[in-house]
Amino acid sequence: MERNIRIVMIEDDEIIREGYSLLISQVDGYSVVRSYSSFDEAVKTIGEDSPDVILLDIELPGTNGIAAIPKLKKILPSAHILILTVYESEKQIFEALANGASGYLTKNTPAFKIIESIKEVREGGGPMSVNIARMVIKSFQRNQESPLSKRETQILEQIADGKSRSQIAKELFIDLETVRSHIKNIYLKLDVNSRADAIRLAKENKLIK
Amino acid sequence: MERNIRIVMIEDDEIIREGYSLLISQVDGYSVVRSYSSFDEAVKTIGEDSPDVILLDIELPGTNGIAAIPKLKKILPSAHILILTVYESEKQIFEALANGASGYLTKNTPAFKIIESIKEVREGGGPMSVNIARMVIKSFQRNQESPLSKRETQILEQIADGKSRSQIAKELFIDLETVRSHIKNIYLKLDVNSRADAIRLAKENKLIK
DNA sequence: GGATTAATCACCCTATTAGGGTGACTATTT
DNA sequence: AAATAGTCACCCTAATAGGGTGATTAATCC
Repeated sequence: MERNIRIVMIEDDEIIREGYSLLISQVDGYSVVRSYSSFDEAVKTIGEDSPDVILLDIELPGTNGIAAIPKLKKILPSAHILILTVYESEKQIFEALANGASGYLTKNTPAFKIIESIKEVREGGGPMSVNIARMVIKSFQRNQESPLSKRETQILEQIADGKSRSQIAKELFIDLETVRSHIKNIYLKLDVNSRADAIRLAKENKLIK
Repeated sequence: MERNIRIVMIEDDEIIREGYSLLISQVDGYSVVRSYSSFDEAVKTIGEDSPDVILLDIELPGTNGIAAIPKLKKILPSAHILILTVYESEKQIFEALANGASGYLTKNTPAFKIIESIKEVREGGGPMSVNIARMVIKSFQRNQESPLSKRETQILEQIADGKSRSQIAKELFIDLETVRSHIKNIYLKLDVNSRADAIRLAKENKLIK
């Protein structure tokens, strides 16, 4: 017989904590082995809990959930961290994922979906709430109405890769002066006068990756 | 009464095309108004079909699905494009999303999931197959075992933003020489000797965003 | 068919920059 | 005691970035 999936919750709202714990533990194959009201409390003993999946809230007293992710990963490298939160700010989502979260669920997620997500994450999936998935996909999309031509976009991308004019010239088999000319036009169109400003503006407006 | 969701399929395999069309059309509220075996064929009349959602294959004769996305978006800016393919290469996924796809499903997706995804995409979601979601999330995650210190990572990120040493020094309230010293150490650790190489290597190994 | 845009190249200029070398001091962590 | 992180100092020179002000060709647009 397979052993139960061990789950630990870190969530400061007692009602939510108890509610989800109860619901999850009722499902065959899933046990909430322990729950904590903060990361600072969890850090002491979570190692002994040896969880497979950690359900983590973001808005926590003391160390917040995002900062907690890398620390948890250090203690339990193989545990999957599932964010379970009401927050939907883009910045927080991407920070959480960058820090090593394996999924991101918002709190309106019904219990059965959470169970499904725990299963999914253990099987190598990356569960996300629909609204989160939309933001994640949007973050990949480039602006369709760029003021820059293809060549200009290409050159600006190389600049963002830290390449010098002469390097770019070599790689594109064009003259150094042509590269300069393109860069001047890029600066004109973006109304900037330095590499740093051009890159910042282009990234803000998703003109380049 | 609400009108049906209008769906167009572009898919070269006739069996799959007919199969999905039939299945989807049986569901209340969903009509496959037309299907094409290639983009080059679709481009002539798809404007008249006024689809809400386009189910798009990647491996197509002639113009491939990825290249087709921006062209479709131009003809039908408000249509949602859902990729439906067997391909799972990272490069293709990210290119498809960057080009404007609203979701990415692999072909082992059961019919009811496809229906669900069509609904989801119309409601502003970003449906993805579990394996795709995993790759997308993984793409955000940074390397936990970077050889670089926090300060070095921070400075390398600024270099990747196109900033000069003196700009970085100002922003971090440290001396220009200190910035130089950090950069030298970064180059030493990464075994490179230029900004471009450092950025490339750091991005390849996900040391920076 | 005249105008705009894209892409290419040319030559003027100067302050700043990047990268290499070598070394030192302090604080923290191991 | 040794290694790492973070700070600063001064040597050096070739290359770089950014500002002007042009031109030519081809394609695309109305």
